Formats: sequence, structure tokens, C-alpha cells
Amino acid sequence: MPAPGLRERKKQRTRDALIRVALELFTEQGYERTTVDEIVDAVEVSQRTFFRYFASKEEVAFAVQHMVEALFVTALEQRPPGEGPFDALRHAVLSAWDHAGEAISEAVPIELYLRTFEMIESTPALLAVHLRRSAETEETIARIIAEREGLDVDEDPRPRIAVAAFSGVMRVTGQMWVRGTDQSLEAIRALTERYLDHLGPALAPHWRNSAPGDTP
Amino acid sequence: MPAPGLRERKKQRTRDALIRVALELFTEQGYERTTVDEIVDAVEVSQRTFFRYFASKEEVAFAVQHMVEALFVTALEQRPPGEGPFDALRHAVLSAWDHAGEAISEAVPIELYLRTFEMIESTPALLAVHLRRSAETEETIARIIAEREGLDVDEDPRPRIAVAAFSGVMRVTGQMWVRGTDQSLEAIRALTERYLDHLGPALAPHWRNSAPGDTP
DNA sequence: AGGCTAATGACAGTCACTGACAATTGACAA
DNA sequence: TTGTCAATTGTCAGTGACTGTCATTAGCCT
Repeated sequence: MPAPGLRERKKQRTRDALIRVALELFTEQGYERTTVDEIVDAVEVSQRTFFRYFASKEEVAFAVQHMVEALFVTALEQRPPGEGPFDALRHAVLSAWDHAGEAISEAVPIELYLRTFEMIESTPALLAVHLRRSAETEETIARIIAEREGLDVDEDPRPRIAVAAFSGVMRVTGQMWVRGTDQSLEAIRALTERYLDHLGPALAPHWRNSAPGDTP
Repeated sequence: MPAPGLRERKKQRTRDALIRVALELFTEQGYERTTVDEIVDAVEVSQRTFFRYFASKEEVAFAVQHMVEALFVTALEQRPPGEGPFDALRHAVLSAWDHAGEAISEAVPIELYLRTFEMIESTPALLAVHLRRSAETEETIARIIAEREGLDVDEDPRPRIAVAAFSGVMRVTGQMWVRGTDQSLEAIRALTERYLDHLGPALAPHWRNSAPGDTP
């Protein structure tokens, strides 16, 4: 790909600036207390321009998150076909977290991403959108799994069910991560492994026995 | 409880009318295409009054759904202590569906509830709120499960993990239900059983073997 | 240089939602 | 029954997200 023209570069810069400023303001003063006018004033574009780049005030908050999700989907698509469904999912997340740092830092400082994640989880309006986006991603993932196994998602419910259970655990992981003390990418990777290991036992008929010591 | 005064009865009637009219308009012309003004004009109250009964336009859409969730939580709390966590969850949903019909019809016609559920699933803004509400319910449920097992939700991750997996399957169930042809309470009860039965096998290392014929 | 088109800005308007204050209306005691 | 109190409702003005429209600007390409 040759160097994009001045026009394209300008657009990219405007978009990046909007994301950067928005996330900074959101994390500093809170999402609700930040108006779109504040963002566009800081970037010196009109409000109309903001809404040409982002369909809503919410959308700009998920720009980086969007990349990380794409990373996971790509990782899943590249898992070897021999791997069972659940192993493929497991290895795909872990691989995604391994490459997330690099990918994120090309857009914004990692630390800003972490604070953004925290803000999303603690802002009701954003949490709602986050969950809906996740649900959409689940559908994509279920289709990938179905294809790996040579199944039709609309005939066999197992792809969607497995993905739903898996995603549920991922959600709890993210939730526990932001509530914990160690908010680093290494920490969420470790938590991911730990929580996935717990899924099997958690579905057992009784819990009396297995219970490794755990602190979220 | 003695007969509530005129004031209370009037409030209840206004609230019911708002819910009824709102759901009717939402399901007929769509959520986004219905304005709050249309609702309050039909009920003949001021817009301000609407927002005194409901914090947002979204909230009125979940009034009935709210009851069903409460039904489930109550059912779970009444499961015998001997039952394992997953069995308790399973029996609680099934019991909730058994009593849902009666509970719902006290508020609105069942058929209106079914159409509302469909609308929620197909309206992005409402789906987002629905998922957030479900996430909140999950937390409640996790605490109940933890208590049943004599555990601390913040020490042992299994309650949250089990509930997350369970809720994920419930979500898929609801989703498949509204997409299917038989939209009755009996149908979703049957789907619930079937999908829960699939959870174990779906998490197995390989799917080669078990696969009952399925049409969602 | 000059025409074409994508990108932006300016402006007016809609809709959800909120705060403040006035008007109304059950509740309840004298 | 009436008068007082407090809850409920209505009115009004305002904010903030978002959209359609149209004029203006500014890369792009010959």
C-alpha cells in the first residue's frame, strides 16, 4: 500500500485526536459529565464532524476495544483445525492478550486503555453497549466454531451454547480484573487461565471436593 | 393489607396505563418511532409525570420482564439446600416458566408480553439495556448460589463462573425462542431443558460423537 | 489553472430528560 | 364539613445528543 494522500492522513489524524481527547476527558471527569461539545472544542472541529466519524458519543469509547476484539477473532480463525472447540477458544484469548499490548499502544497509551476499560465497566450506559457488542461478537465466534466443526449453527445448538458459556466466563474475568489490584495485561491473562480452569468443576453436580484457594 | 386509598389506586392505574399503552405502541410502530409524547398523550398525563414513574423511556419496556426475573430469583431461593448448584439453577428456571403465565397475565395480555420480548431482542438500544439488567441479576444469583454452598463470592470464583455459564445458555435460549416459530411459554420451557442438556457435551474436548438431532 | 468531489461547517430542528415552581387533590384531624 | 398538610401533577424553561440540509472549503486530478 503506497502512502495515502494528504486527505486520508488528515482524516486519520482527526479521528485519532477525537478518540484520544474523548477517552482522556471520559476517564478524567466521567462519561456522563463530558459533553460532545467539550470534545470537539478541544479538537477544534464542529460537532457535526464528530458525528460523521462516530455514530454516537458511546461509539468513540469503544474504538480501542474494537481492535482487541478483532485480535481475538483473528486468533481464533488461525487455530489449528485439530483442536477441540473449547481449546481453540481458550488458546485464542490467551494469544489475543499476548498481542494486545502492542496493538493497543499503536493507538493510545496502554494506561489510557486500562482506565477506559474500567470506565466502561462502571458506567451503566457504556456497560450496556459493551454487553450488546459482546453478544454480537459471540454470534461471529459461534459461526467460526461451527465452521471448524463442520456444523450448521442453526441446526446444532452446541456452537452457540459453548460460546455463550465461554463468553460468560470471559465477562466475569474482565469484571474481576477491573475490581482487583493488579490491573495489567499480564494480570488479565493469568486470570483468564485460572477462571477457564474453573469452568468444568463449577458445572459439576456438587462442589464439595475441588476448590483451589482463590483470590480474585 | 387493607384496601389502599384512592390516591394509591389512582397511581397504580396511571402506571398500568402507561405500561400498557407504551408496550402497545412500541410493538406496533417500533420503539424508536414511538415518542414519549405519544404515550403521554394517549394516557392524558404530562410528560413530566411519565418521567416520575419511569426513569427513562427504556425502563417502561422492562416493567413486565422485571416481574419474570423476580419470579426466577424467588424460585431459586426456595430450592432445597441439598440440590447441587447447577440443578438448583435448572429447576428454578423451569419452575419460573411454569408460573410465569399467571404472573404476567395479571399485568398485561400474555401475547403482548411475547411481542414485547421479541421487540426487546430486535431493538439494539433495548437489547443493550436488557443485557445489562441480566448482568445485574447474575450478580444476585451468584450471591444466592454462594450462600447455598457456604462460600464467599469474592473468595471462590465458582459461583460467578457457574452462573455466567448458565446465564449464557439462558440468553441463547431466549434468542432462539424469539427466532423460532413456536412462540409460547411452553416452547421456551422445552427449549430451556434441551439447551441446558447440551451444555455439558458442548464443553467436552471433542464433539465428534454426541449430537442429537436439533432444530432450534 | 480549473473543474470535480470529498470533507467540513453552520444552522435549524427533534427528542429524551431535568430542575424549579405553581396548581391540584387526596388524606386526615378538628 | 371544613381546613390544613403533604403528595401528586402540570407548566415552563433549559440542556444535551443527534439529524437533515445546504453552503463552503480544500485535496485531487487532468
